[in-house]
Amino acid sequence: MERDIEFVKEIASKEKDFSQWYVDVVRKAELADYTSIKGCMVIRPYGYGLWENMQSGLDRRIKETGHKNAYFPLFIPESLLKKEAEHVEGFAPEVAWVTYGGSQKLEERMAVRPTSEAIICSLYSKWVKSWRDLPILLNQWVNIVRWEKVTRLFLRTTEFLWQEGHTAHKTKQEAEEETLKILHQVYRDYIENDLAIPVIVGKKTEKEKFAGALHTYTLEALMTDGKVLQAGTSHNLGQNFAKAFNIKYLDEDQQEKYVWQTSWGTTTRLIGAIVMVHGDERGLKLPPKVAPIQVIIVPIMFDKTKKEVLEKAESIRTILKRDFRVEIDARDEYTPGWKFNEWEMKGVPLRLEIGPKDLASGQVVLARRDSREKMAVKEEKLVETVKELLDKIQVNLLEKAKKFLQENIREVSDYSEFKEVIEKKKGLIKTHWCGNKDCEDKIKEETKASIRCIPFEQEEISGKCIYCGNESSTLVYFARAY
RNA sequence: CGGGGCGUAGCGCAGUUUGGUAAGCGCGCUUGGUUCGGGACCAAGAGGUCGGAGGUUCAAAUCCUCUCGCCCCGACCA
Repeated sequence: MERDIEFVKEIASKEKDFSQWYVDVVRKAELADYTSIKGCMVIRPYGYGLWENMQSGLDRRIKETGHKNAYFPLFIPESLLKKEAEHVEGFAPEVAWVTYGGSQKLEERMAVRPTSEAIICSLYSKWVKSWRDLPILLNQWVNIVRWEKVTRLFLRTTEFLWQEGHTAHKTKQEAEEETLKILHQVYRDYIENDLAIPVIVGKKTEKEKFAGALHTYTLEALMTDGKVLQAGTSHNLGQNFAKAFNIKYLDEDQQEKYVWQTSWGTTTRLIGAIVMVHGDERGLKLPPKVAPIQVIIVPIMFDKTKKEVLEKAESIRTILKRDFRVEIDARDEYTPGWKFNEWEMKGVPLRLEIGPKDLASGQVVLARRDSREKMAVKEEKLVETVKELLDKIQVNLLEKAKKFLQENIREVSDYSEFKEVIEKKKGLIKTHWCGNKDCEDKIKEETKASIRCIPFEQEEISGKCIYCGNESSTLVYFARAY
């Protein structure tokens, strides 16, 4: 079992070259591949299966909290996009424009949606007349185009998939509650429980907030290379868009009022997070709840016993299929050892080995991807054991990631120490910030670390700004980010 | 978009300095056979015009120009 280190030669060392390791894992595990279109990747069946499972967990939560799915146009006329000034400004550099329809030049060019606030707001203004029309709670699963200069598989591509929720409410209070509900009840619950990724939640600074929002809440996840990835955002749009798009209703008190809005999104980027949070030298480790294959059955096929073993494998599959996503790898051309490595690289949580010896003793062998532990299990206990193990793996992945996160949050109060920690240890730094954008900018400039969020849990202690030394009552997390 | 690196068979690479029977290696792939409890072995095969375009030359993977893409580091973002 120790000599299998050599297998890893197919993927770069995670320790030595994290970026290359990431690309290797994504490609060798067949999650995605490059295409001949600049900045655009293809999500392969295995990766898309993962995305579908991720979608279903999140979609369920979105619906449970009262939202419905809809679909809005891909194209957004320039005039609409321009209505909210801060919003356009924020997205202008990365908008792809359609200027021709067939051979005819368009009167007005159209943006390929970089996000859908503009188009959706234009419709909300039609739909909302009375306080009885509110709230509007919609979500859509769509593709998005942002003309990025630098791309990385899943983390930043020209086209990507996401869900974006857009809601309109009567009161400021209600919109704020919605924003927080999405953050905690939907996103945090989903990311921690389904993806096994612990997050730090909080508010973005003015500098980092969404273009056009009142304020933005965020979920930040720590990757195992010490960099932080924004896992999702939930924006309180206030009345900025309502005013720009004229979304008004007649309230019970006979007054015409602007609605209060929110928007929120998560993307296929989360797939990258799963890779970078759970993966190891041997490849992917998928959380059981979203793994396209939860149990892979590898029959050990000796000539004389092949038939019986395959039959048994098939009957086991039939039993497990009722509760789990399970497949058999009965390919003749690969040896069991090859398959073990292959499926481990692809992150399948549990492997079930069945050979003549097992047949004779009425058992199978189960091997965990997370701990690489192997155990024999009696057939009659199989279903409950598999269930138990998958649950354990799910928990274990989260616990491990939590531990890593905790170990990599450091409280620092001295700027030179700050610089050293960011440079050498990476991870998150918890410290005080005076609230001044100049300090924020300078720190970013000098250390490449940005304020990831202002956590909700503000301790009662005051301190001094890490940069300027002025009194501060705001605790923040700094980190280098993807 | 700035700095650096790289594009030769599906993947990983050699060949480029010194243009000329070097289109070559390993893995993978195909066929047949033996195998199968942690990346099996034997035999026989298929496959590239050297990222693309243009140029220099008797002759270009090799020299020149332009161009496209990818990776890394920065600025921007989910």
